[in-house]
Amino acid sequence: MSMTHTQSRFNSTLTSQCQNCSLSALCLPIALADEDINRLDQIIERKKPLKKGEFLFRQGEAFDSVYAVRSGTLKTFNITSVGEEQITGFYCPSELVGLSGIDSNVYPVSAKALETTTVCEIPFSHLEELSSQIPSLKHQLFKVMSRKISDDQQMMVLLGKKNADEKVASFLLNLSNRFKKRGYSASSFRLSMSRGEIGNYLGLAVETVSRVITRFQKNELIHVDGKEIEIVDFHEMQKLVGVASDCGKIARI
Amino acid sequence: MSMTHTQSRFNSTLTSQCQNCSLSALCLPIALADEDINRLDQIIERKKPLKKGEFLFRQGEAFDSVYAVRSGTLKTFNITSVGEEQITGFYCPSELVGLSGIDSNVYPVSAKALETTTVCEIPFSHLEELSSQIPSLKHQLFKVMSRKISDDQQMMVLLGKKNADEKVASFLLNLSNRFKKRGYSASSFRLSMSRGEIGNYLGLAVETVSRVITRFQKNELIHVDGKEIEIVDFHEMQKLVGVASDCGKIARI
DNA sequence: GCTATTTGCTGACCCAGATCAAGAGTTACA
DNA sequence: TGTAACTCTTGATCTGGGTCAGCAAATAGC
Repeated sequence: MSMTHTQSRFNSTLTSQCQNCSLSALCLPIALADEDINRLDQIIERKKPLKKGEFLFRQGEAFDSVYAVRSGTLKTFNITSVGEEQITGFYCPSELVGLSGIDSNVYPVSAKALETTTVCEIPFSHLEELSSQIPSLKHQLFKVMSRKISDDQQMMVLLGKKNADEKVASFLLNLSNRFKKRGYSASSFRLSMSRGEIGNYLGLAVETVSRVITRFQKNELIHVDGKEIEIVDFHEMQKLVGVASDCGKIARI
Repeated sequence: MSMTHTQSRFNSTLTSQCQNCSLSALCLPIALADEDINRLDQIIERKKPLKKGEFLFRQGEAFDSVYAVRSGTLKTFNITSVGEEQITGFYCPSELVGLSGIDSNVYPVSAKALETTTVCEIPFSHLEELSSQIPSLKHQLFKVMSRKISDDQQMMVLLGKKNADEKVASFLLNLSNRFKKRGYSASSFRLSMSRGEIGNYLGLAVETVSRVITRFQKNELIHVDGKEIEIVDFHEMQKLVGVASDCGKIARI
């Protein structure tokens, strides 16, 4: 905002600070006092950008950090016993990746960039230590993990009970919400993942994803141009997902 | 173990302590020093048993506690917009229920007893406070939540990618492991949930669950008598689930 | 620029598992 | 102790979405 020239000169991508990060209102610094943000800032390492297809970490590697996405998108996935990829999540800016490694001290999934992506590395031992000193940081961490648990459970419901239309509609509305939260358009956005990756994530064949998207377009629920998506009829999409009538609960994946 | 008469007189179900709890080695007290267990013990309330079908908490209620199961089994579930139940998890002794409420301060699921069940109530604000003072408790909490995240992600893989045989086999082996960890037989146990609940959880129709179980029995993988299950051929069951790294997909027996 | 490879779309066909139906046990409670 | 209400099983049938195949369009590599 009101940086001196000296500060701004130092704030290259790699040295930028949480205070100046447009994501701080969504990321871990939420609800932290200025001095606390500073302390958090000091344990964070800004990494150089990952190019599309590069790994952030690999399944089985020793866990030592969680990562906040700054720009771009990541996917996490397992390799099944049959050798095929199973995507377990997509991560957008401000979201935390790697939390599932805390328990076993090993990343149980791999994380790979879907496009050019920058992340902040947060060494977990430092974060844990700092969280003892800053209760609101600890609380924030518990909240982030709790949120991940309830989101994943919603995803389980989706995978277990919903049909192809509902799955794809949920997926698109979920992305829409995530874009909106970060101040981008909720109705127009670009998919950074391929149809194949969407299908893999949703438990559908590529062809099904393709057919459903085409049909949504034909029925004027959405407008599609390659990876560009515009949600035209939010109301109908939400009905498809089965949003509860009364309360304004938004479909979460 | 070596309690005085006075102590034992006070240690009814409702007043028993973490120190004397056979589950302490699996539950939160793991890796806590004796004096720390005492402090944890003081914030925990033992509740009177829930009868089968009673709620521990309901979706939408204010979140204030997590619960450790002491005996019996719970299920957690959502009610979908269509009004049907969607089970998101089963909870056995030593497991923690309610963690998904931390984020929103509201339980996003309901929890109901599948049989007579006793729990320890752990008011979360106290737990959080105590965790600031006892680093190993905080670490344990992070681990439990992280574990839940990776377990749920495994469940997502199961729901999205596996067929009926693989789902049922995974489910049975998963239960088996949980019994084993608590010192019970890994091969013989009693299902506290109905076929319908298993199907609901696994994204299968009741009829399919029933048929798969019958077929497993016919092929001498398991022996079934109502809710009593005996796993006869662990090796074949594990092959079915896909633990084997090398060999390809197992043909249906 | 030109080929090679990946990504997306669509049609034809098939099958795993859902749904429907019906009977036999089991459990609950009045 | 009887009966209503679940729960489980099994068979018959149907169908959503998977698989296979072929082609078009977009990207990457040379």
